[in-house]
Amino acid sequence: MIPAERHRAILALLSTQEVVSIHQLTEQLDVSHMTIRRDIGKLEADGQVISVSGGVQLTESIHTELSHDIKTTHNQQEKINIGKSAASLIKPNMTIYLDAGTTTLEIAHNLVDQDDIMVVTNDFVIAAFLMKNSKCKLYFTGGKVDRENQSCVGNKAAYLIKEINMDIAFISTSSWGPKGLSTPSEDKVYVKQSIVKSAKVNCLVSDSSKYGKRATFHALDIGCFDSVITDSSFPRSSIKDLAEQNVEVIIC
Amino acid sequence: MIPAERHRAILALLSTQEVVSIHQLTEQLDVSHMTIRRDIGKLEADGQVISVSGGVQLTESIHTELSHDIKTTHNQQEKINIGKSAASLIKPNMTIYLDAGTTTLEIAHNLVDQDDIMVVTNDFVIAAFLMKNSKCKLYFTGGKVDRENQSCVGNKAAYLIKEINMDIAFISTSSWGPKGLSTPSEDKVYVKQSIVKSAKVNCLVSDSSKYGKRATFHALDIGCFDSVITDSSFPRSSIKDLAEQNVEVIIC
DNA sequence: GAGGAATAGAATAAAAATGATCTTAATTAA
DNA sequence: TTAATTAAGATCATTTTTATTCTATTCCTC
Repeated sequence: MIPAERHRAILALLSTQEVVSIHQLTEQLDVSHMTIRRDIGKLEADGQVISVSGGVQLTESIHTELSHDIKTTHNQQEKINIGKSAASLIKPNMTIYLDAGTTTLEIAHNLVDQDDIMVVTNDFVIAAFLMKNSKCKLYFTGGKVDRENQSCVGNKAAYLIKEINMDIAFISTSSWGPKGLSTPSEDKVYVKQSIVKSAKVNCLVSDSSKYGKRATFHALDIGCFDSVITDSSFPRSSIKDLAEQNVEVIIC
Repeated sequence: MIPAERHRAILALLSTQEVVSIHQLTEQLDVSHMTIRRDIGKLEADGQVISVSGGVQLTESIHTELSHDIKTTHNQQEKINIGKSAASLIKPNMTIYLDAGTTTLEIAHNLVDQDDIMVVTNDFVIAAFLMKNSKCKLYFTGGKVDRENQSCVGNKAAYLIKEINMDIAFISTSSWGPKGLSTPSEDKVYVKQSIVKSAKVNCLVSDSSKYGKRATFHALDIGCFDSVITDSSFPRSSIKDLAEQNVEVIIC
């Protein structure tokens, strides 16, 4: 591995991790700590990173400004697995939709090498990540800015979704059950309902901890989905319920 | 395999990989490292690649990474002044538009305490800043993502602009003159033309270094603007020209 | 087929990158 | 407080990379 490759690897890691320790880098890149230090020194001289005690972090940019703070650490491994599994459904030249959320962000992490796809999203963090780390065609929905979720919602967001025919949509949620998805805000309902109309295939991505929860507004029936990707803690008994409504459950 | 074929092969690999090591190239092309080095030397002389220790990189990648950073530091003081001056035009309860650019970002910096206004923008950096640092109502245009400018462009972006009636729009540009604004990409033309139709008052914010420059696509006549905010290096003689077209020039 | 230019590879020396080892500083635990 | 742990930097032998030069080969042109 040549120096330039390492520099990129460091930046790539930072784009998913906020801070990376020198120890982690020596293991991952299999070089001595001195080499890592020298790499960091160069990147810092370029203004691309700033070194902190024991590691590095990205310089201020929309990347660091946009961070799904606490959420990112919750059920992280499940989300990573779901993201990987979802990404495997994406074929060359597809147009895909990534709904706002940290699980869908994990899907995005798996798309850095797919430069022949087109991605539509309403999530600022996903957009920022793909803007920097991928070469895919990228569309952002726009609309009313939802600060809490760092995304765009409302009927204005729904407009652009309606204008684009998607091959597959990955929809996230913070609460769902055998009857369908619910959300705490009406503005998200418009978005989710538009998505299922625009996409040929609809896939729900959600870790099992959100199953059984309910929020104020009903957004979508579970029958809208072709498949659900979730983790192994999902109750076995519920798989049948979903199968009855022609929803395939993918456990990973 | 003749040299020209190898050159193309190297560029092809780079288009998928960003960095390619000399070792990888010697294996892939089955020639000695010296031959690869000479190939790289030619490509580098042509400005198509840059050689790094142990391999080559595309020049383009560095370009795009630097473009935004360079812009932020260029004529910074002028931009800060223009931003302050522009912000003074904003009254409570107004709906304003901030066009993509670093000068308009300076306007945003002056808006952190104005929580009674509504801001519409197509710039990801501005959106990220206001999302975090202000409490104003915020709308994002959406549309095709322009990586270089970290913004949204195209007719999809223009759509949302048309849907919102704005009290004042602050439009930026990288090239303008007595005849009007021009841009290097057609996609931005749609956006700018939609803005002037949707806004009651249009204000051009641009430091004087951009005056006299011209890009491929004509976007707007200078007569579209009610005022121009620029710095003290703006040529005095041109103030009259603009006044004849009912454009007020504000120097700061 | 001779002559000459362009190209490729080998040998070598210089320069740069790397890793091991050690020293020093900062932090934490006892 | 001291001892232990962790991080940072310095130095130098070793390895890798780079640049230069020279030689052999190919491919034209005449």
